Amino acid sequence: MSVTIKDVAKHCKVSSATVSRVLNNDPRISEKTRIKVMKSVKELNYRINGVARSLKTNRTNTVGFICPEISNIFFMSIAKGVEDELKKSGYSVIICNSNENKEDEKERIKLLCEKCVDGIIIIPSTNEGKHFKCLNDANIPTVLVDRLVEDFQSDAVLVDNINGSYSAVEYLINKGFKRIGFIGGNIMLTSARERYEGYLRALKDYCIPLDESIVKFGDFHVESGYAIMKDLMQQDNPPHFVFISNYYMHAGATKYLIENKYNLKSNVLVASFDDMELSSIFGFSILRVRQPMTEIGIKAAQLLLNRIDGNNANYPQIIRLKTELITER
Amino acid sequence: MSVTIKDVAKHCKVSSATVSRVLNNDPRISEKTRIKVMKSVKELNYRINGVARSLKTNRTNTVGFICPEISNIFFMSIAKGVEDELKKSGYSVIICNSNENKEDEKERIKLLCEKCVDGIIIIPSTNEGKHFKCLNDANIPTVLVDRLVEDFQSDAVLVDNINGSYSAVEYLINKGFKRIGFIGGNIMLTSARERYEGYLRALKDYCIPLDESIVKFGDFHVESGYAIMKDLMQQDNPPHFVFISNYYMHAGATKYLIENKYNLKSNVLVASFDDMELSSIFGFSILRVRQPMTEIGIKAAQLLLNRIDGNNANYPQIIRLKTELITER
DNA sequence: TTGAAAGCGCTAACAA
DNA sequence: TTGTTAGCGCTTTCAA
Repeated sequence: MSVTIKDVAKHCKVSSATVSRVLNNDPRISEKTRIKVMKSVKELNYRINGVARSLKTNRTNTVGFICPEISNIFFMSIAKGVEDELKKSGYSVIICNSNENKEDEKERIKLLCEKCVDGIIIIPSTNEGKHFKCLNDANIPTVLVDRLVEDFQSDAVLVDNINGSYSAVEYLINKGFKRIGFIGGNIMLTSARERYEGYLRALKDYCIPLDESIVKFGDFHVESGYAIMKDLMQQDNPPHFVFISNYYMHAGATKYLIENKYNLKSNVLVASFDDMELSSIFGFSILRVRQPMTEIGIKAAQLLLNRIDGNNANYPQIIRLKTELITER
Repeated sequence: MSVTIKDVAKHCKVSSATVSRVLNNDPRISEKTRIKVMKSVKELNYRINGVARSLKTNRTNTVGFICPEISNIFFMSIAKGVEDELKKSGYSVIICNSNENKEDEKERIKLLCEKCVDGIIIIPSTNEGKHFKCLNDANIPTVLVDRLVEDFQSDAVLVDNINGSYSAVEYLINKGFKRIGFIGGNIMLTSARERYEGYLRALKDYCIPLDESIVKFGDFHVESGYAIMKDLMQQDNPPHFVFISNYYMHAGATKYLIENKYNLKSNVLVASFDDMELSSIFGFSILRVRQPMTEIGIKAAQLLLNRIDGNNANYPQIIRLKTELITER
């Protein structure tokens, strides 16, 4: 069928071990042999069979990346960082969609185990982590990203959500806003919880009482942002300022406001977590908390590579990246 | 190290062949044995080693997906369809970023070949396809998506770009707009070229002379859309209507208009190719040409699976999916 | 219905 | 510096 190392060996009259050594840049091989072998490799159009190599070496140079949703620009910006960083070390990444549900997540993990990936990066879809434990049993290094889970300890790369929303809310307070509404994500997720926590702390530190009527939680999706903003605006005494916990809810909330002819420069003001490529284009939030998404992916990849290489210092290690405040104009 | 099929065999006192048969649902195995084996599998917490299996079967159940950019919502919406469809058949997908450049693309192809993927889906980064030919040599089924290339024939899934922009421009003409500007993508890409072609045909069919001063080409990116819209608007006689060739250029163009206080409901009107989740939220285009992105991915996956299964009918097969006209309100 | 054994293509220990 | 050879974990042919 296809050309094997043996064919190459025969072709240039050396042993297959020698060919293998040349292919793997083994230093103790003569220049003459190397050239001869490479010539045959070219002539026969030989390609390494990575599967056979993996079976022998117990390394696949492949990493799994599981996220709740593939067509989500936030997750994919992280994935981009991961891919970029891993490819430098010759790794490729299998991307899996957990569909925001635990069962799928479980299945994908099983699949990746069978594929013998060298490591896994997961953006968990829920706050449960029991089903991650098999990764420990299988000895597959794992890095959690964006969120932590219960019942499972591991390396993780997160952002400083608390101080992210704290600093945003603080900024707003200093601008003179006192009554700031809050649209949160699913409070089961650590990221959502932490962003709320930052909001609370800022209010507290500035002695602003919490008005629970203008604090609502949803699920990080467009529809949810829309519904909650509607809910808020239809109250007797709607807030004039709202802090929204992520990009998609921000979009949904904005949709509601535009549809209902609110003036987004005076009538209702909005700030949000996340700053995407398109956030600035539709200048409807005066303030955004930027997460370094690619950076998150890069850090996760680096941490994982480290573990794959057997460096087990400081396990479990949690990296918290700082957010950045983006103000409009 | 880890549990192998032999361990299981020993544990329940059968041969490894029998264990293998059970794991592969071979029918000619007694119920009694099956149960016994599965019990051992559970007890030993055995997991199939996919690498060894792949070496033997010459199938990896893995497909490569190469696209110009990972953090691009259009490409990733296609990837989502691909992943979804492939996972039904037990495949997983390695996602690669070609970084919109031919060299990276070439490298990724080489990598995927070495990984022995069963097939590859590519959204080409340029109009060149010479470097795809090795896929034929390696006997790896390939499906092109979104764009065709020169010097390489293969199955492909595209949308009907010509009629997509034709029908949009026609709609506008029927609405009474005569002087319609055009912002195009890189004309080397078939998708960009076809969208321009549709524009031209519509003008021609309605006897509207082409005004080249309001036709500009860029590269499908935000910045490009911004720059071109600026260029158009700074002309002596700027168009009152502009048709834009994709989502990102549309976003960039809108950015320019908003920054410069154009009224997007009366002053300058805009229509565009692509209709994304967020397109409707910022209601600044009165008309959009929706591509069925997930569908594209699904079709590409189906076509590929077909080829992987050895069905070589109608090669090369080109599937053109229809677009849909979305009007605002 | 089950088992024995060969071998997929590669790497690496050992020998020369 | 190079060759011989065992074996990674699985599937599958052939035999029983």
